[in-house]
Amino acid sequence: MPELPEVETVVRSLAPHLTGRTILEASFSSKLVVRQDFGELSGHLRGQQIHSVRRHGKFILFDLDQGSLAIHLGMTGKLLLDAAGSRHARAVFELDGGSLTYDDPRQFGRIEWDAGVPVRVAALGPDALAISVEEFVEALRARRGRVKAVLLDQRFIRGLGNIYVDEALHAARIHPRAVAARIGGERARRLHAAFVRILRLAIEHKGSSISDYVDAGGNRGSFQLMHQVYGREGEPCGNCGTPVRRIVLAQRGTHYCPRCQRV
DNA sequence: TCAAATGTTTGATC
DNA sequence: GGATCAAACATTTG
Repeated sequence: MPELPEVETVVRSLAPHLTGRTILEASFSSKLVVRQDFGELSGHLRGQQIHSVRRHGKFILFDLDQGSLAIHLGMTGKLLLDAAGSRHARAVFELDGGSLTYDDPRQFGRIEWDAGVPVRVAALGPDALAISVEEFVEALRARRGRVKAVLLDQRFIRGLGNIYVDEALHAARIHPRAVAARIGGERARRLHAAFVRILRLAIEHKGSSISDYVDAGGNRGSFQLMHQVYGREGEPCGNCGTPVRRIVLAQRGTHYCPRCQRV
């Protein structure tokens, strides 16, 4: 479920309920989602107060008395407050006032506690909503790969995913197969402006609910209704009416307008 | 039955 | 050695 706007929405829906709460008990049931020893992890978390809940790229970070808990939602992860019956609960946190359930059918998500900053978290590039135009243009110039793959690389910038990369490239009228380094300064600036605008707009609409994405309260987002190309293969481009094309690039379904977006 | 799905890691190959 | 690309992970849905 998760790209920057969805994770941001989850954090915003979670924070008022979790800040200041104490973890009474934590239980786990997936060795794919939780790679640490279940008993040890429960021991680390028991009695810890949650000081803050933050988004870091697509990660959700709980700052605790000691260290931090990093949660990545993968493709289908959901964090639910006081969930009645969730079909694929992989972790449950009992708090002093409510419970938090991590539900994830595909188990691509991860939950990890670290005394400092989790390694996976530390390796990420600047946040897509924080990187300056100059820094972005400069960094893009140094990449030989296709712009779609580069934007998806979380070490390059963190937060963008398949939906918002396709939408941003369409808005900036850049072909997803274009080589990053060969995108000129003007078009690179246009691309930066496009993803910043789209990410902010998507946050306002509480993210895109493509299949089953919901925030911590079980609410769906509505930005999927505003998608111009993602999931719209064969439908007319909003700019020129040409049917939107779908190809596979960087091993992801990639949607673009063959007329508006040129290499 | 087959294809595809909001993502990342790992290993091979340049 | 760094960068880039394909395969793998597990499950559901159309």
